[in-house]
Amino acid sequence: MQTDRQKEIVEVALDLIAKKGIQGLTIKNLSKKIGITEPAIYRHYENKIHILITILELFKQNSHQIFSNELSGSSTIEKIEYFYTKQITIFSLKPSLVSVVFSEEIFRNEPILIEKISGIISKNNKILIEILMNGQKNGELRNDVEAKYLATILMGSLRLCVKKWQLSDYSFNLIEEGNKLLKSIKLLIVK
Amino acid sequence: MQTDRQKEIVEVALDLIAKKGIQGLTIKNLSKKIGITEPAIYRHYENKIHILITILELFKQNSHQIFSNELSGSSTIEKIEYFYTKQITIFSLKPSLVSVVFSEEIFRNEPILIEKISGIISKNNKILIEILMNGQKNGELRNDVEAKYLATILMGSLRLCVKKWQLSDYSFNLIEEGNKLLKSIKLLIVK
Amino acid sequence: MQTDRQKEIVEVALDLIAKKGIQGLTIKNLSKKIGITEPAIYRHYENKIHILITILELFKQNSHQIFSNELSGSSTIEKIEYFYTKQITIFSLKPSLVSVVFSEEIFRNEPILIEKISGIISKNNKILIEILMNGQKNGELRNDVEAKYLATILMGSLRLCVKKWQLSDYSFNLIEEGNKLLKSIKLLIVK
Amino acid sequence: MQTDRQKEIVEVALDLIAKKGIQGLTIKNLSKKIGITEPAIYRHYENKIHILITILELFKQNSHQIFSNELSGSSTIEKIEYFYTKQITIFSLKPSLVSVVFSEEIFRNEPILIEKISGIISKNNKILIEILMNGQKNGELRNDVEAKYLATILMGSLRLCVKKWQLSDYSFNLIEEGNKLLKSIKLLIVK
DNA sequence: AATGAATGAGCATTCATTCAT
DNA sequence: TATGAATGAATGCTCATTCAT
Repeated sequence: MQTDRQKEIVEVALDLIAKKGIQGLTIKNLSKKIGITEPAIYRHYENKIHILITILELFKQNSHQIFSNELSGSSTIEKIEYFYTKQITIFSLKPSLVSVVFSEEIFRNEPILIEKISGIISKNNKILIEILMNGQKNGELRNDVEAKYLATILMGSLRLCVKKWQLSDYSFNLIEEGNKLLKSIKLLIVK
Repeated sequence: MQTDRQKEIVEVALDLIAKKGIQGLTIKNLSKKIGITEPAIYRHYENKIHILITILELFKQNSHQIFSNELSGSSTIEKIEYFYTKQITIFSLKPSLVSVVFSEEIFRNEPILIEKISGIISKNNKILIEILMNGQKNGELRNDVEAKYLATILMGSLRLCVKKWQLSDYSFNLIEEGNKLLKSIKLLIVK
Repeated sequence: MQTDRQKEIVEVALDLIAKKGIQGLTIKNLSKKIGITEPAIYRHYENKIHILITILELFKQNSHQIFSNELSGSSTIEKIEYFYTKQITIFSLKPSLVSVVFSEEIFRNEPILIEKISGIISKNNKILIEILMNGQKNGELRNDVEAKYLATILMGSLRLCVKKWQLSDYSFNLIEEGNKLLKSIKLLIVK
Repeated sequence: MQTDRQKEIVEVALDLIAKKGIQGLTIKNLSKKIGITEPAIYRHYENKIHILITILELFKQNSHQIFSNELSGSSTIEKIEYFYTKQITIFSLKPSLVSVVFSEEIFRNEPILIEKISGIISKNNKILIEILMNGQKNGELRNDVEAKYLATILMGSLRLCVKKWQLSDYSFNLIEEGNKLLKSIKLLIVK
């Protein structure tokens, strides 16, 4: 569905955002890094916003994958573990995603982008809450705390952990720290 | 230390960032909103970066205030409560701060800004950890979880809660939700 | 002489000019509307100018037809009537021609186009003058007014009438109005 | 109301349009010819469209002046003479106006410009018709021809005369020819 | 303390056209 | 007969900043 060039453009765009922030994503930078001229970009994407939309789409698919049903038979704890380790692995492999996925600020300019990212985030939130409620119902998780807030705690911790990693210039091992954080959270939320 | 005009500039800058994101903070927008000409801005701040530095300084003072010693005699739980409610109150009163305080992405362009914000965040983190460790030592908090991770959980949850509020276009009552979240967290971390 | 594709290109080009003005005639718009790619246009026309030349050629043939000799036996008045009604009918059927035929401004960029259109206009003018002089000689038309100015009056009125029609977004019946104008002019110029 | 620089910009814009057509009016050409940089233009006009709007405004004032009441006591014929000679003198002095005033095609891109020019033209038309009707009422002009068509004839002839002058590269004396045309028209329309 | 005028660098985007396939 | 990929040149416009007044 995506041509090689399109994939390359998105790839390089992610890289630029990761390295210089959203202000670093210019058509000029993009084309220079790819080795083509600026107008050539427009053969592959209608405009800059469509590149960002594609990035968000990528993120959406990523999220869906994380919340996929392949774990339908697993316990809630297993699901949470999967959710955590999966995300941490993705960021570990592709640090450039951090800037995009946990920095909604980036998409503030275009209403179409704001809407898209809001949708993704709220949907992910809903799925996570459902998983947690299920865990509470079947006695895996403590139920003196509303699932809604458990979700905020889970997701918020993960986000901050990854963000700190980015701000530290990736100076610590994210997978290691992420696992330790996960372990801590598990201790807090299991019954 | 700051003139009235300087305060006004920072105020309006915060507002612009809140409303249109960092890309909305231009000297033109700034001066137009204040009602002076663009060069006039430079009478009060050397350049745009110094405006952002002042904003970060403001944030820093805010943080210090939050972690102030005025609570030196209080219990850990009281300190955490103070920390949470204080921040939530601040954002509630001045939503424009959210974009700035929890969107480090904004300061990505200038190394000097990155350094500054990293410093603030890591210092805040250290203070929070210290408070939490103290709570563990004197038996107020559970100590099967490293204070470091408790800090990430506390701070991360707060951040995400506020961020969701912002993304929802401030559509729910932040103070109410923040208090519920705080209550949930307390349940999780007290011994 | 012209392939089907060439005819289609000219047709669509006329349509684009009519709808969006000369600035709407771009190779991209052209190819999109036809349903081929941009380079494909160049299989059929050497370049954009040659498309415009073809359009002018079309206009030229149109004019010749209008001033054709098929009316060689007719009276001057009949010739003028034919000239008027013919043109008005053409525009009525193909409004897109108005922008092209009465908007020499369009061809201002290329000297080759300016020359071509100047030639056409001055030739048409000569023929019209000849017809009018003939009418004066044989007593059909008043001869207290130089044929040259009669020609300007005839042609100028027609142009403005059609132009008004276009500017009004084709909101009145051109044929009707054109006929009334013709009637008025006849009253003025016959002896 | 207009600064010197603004006047200069409009002046040069008119010149550019006259010499190279509307496509010659670019911010780059404009600034180069004035001797400032491109962004400097934007200190004086919000954008390109506003320059064109100013040109149309100029044209509008010009027209109003032509149809001014200073001739309120004059005969219809005198008014028409004034109208003709005035316009011809203006174009004679400032040939660059021709491209703008009689080439509505130029403004086809922006709806705001189309509307403006349509308004000007139709208003001028109304005033002219009124003058002519008056002349018919008081017996100065023949009244076997509707004033509406007399207006088209008058205005259309003038337009074409001026247009021919422009297309001929200003090779004949416009004032002389214009006067002869006027004389011819007077012969046709007086009672 | 402020303004009017300007600038160099940059931006996203469009244009007619070319070339290998 | 067409396409996919690309290009050089241009376009309107914005940005942070400067400077003389």
